[in-house]
Amino acid sequence: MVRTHVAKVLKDAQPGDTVKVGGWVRTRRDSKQGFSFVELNDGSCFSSIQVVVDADTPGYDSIKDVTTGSCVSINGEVKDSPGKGQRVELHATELVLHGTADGDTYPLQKKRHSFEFLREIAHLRPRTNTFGAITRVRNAASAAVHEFFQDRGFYYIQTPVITTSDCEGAGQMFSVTTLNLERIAEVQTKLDYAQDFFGKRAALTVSGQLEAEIFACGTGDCYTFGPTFRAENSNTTRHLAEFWMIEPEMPFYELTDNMDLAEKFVQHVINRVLERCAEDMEFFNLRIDKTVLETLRNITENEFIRLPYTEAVDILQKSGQKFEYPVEWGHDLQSEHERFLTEQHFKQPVILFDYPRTIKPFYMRCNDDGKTVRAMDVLVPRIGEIIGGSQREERLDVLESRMKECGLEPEEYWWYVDLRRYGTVPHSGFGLGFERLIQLMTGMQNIRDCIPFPRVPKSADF
RNA sequence: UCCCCGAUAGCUCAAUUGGUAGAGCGAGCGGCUGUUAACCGCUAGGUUCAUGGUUCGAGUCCAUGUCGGGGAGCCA
Repeated sequence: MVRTHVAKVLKDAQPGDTVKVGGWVRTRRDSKQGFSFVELNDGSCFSSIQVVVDADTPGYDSIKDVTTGSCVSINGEVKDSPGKGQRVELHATELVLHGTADGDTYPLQKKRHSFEFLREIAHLRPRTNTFGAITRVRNAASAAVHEFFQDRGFYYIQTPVITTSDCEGAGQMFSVTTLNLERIAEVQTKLDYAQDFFGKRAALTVSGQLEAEIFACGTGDCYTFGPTFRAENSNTTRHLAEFWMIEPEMPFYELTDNMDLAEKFVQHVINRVLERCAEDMEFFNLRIDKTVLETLRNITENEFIRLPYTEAVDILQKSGQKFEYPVEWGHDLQSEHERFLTEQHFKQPVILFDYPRTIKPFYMRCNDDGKTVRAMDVLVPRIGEIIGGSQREERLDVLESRMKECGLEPEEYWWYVDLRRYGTVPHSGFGLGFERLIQLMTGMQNIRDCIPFPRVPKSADF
């Protein structure tokens, strides 16, 4: 008999149904009247199921070892629960103890643990309320991402994880090599990448954008959703060395179309998660961040503010706020400035656009004013920048001169330049950090708790 | 990488101007109970992050390192 997910039992099962469930014990409470309550969680939903095991039930002889963290499966009959706190409960007809968890050494206790501690036992943290809920939110959000784009006829493009293009200066890259570095270090001072696996220097991707543009300019609307790597020495609650990024790329989209899509996209994913993870979201709102549901409703029910960079500078300069860093046209906005705009001034998501060309990469489309480019950043309360995007420069001559201005050789990006040489098209796209979206939706403070296996400087355990 | 803070029992934290290292929770045992973060009693549990220094004496003061947290920069 195949086990039934606890989620299904709690939702659909009727008194009299016989089912088999399996999972990990959260707590056990014994009654001297000859039976025990076993709180069983299988990760299929936030709630555990209460199992009543009578002393004469086959398997009851092992009840002493049915401790927090142990794994059991139970055959039983669904009954209305006379106690408070659950609609139905399961009365066991057979209990099988698959794996014990010695209470002296099992690290998870029936109490709150700090997230710092749980990070040290990342192999066990999926068994906690919080990480079970995060897992389900991440899953529902992933599905919603694909849903959103598939419904609009976008193609899911798998861009390469290993790349040899020294891409766009989006950050330090992790090298990929098969050279025997320890051996080489003994005999020579320089590496000869011609001898390496790919015959040239290779690295993990920092972005799938340029490759996505290839498909946008060939088969049309597309998106990527995959891991991205940045070897930056960033030690913050919003950065990971390995994170998942969603990057749509669309031909015939101008910057305003790009903004429309970004706004609808964020709202769609949030709405789906609110629908499908209602119980988990209640938990986050109760235990993690008491404002998270309100924040999310604010995002889904209001249009995002659209504000040119130049006007943002004006607002900030006239705000009367004391900022640690001065606001000056031509400089990128600091975190404190972005947070002021989205958290205090507008109190809702803000899309900033038309940034100075000097602070943005080569591929962004130049405006006629000669000073700004068609870039956009989506800022949300608490997290700050969650999306960065732009209309891409589609004019061959402008792109080439911009590349030189940025110190890049157009020849090295010959295939990217070719897209403008042959059948060029106005197009746009953006990148969204998936973990930052998870952070926004769950209210979790630290992005390291929003990915199953976080990689940050000095830490890649598990 | 820079600034600030921290590291003491399995976990979360105390420990007075430097003077015998404690509590709550958890665990084990017992009691009670259709219980549900149960409750009551007892018991066990420590190289105070590492190395060096100051001192009669260091958890406490100093130096360096490691790791962790918060903030900044870089960005998504």
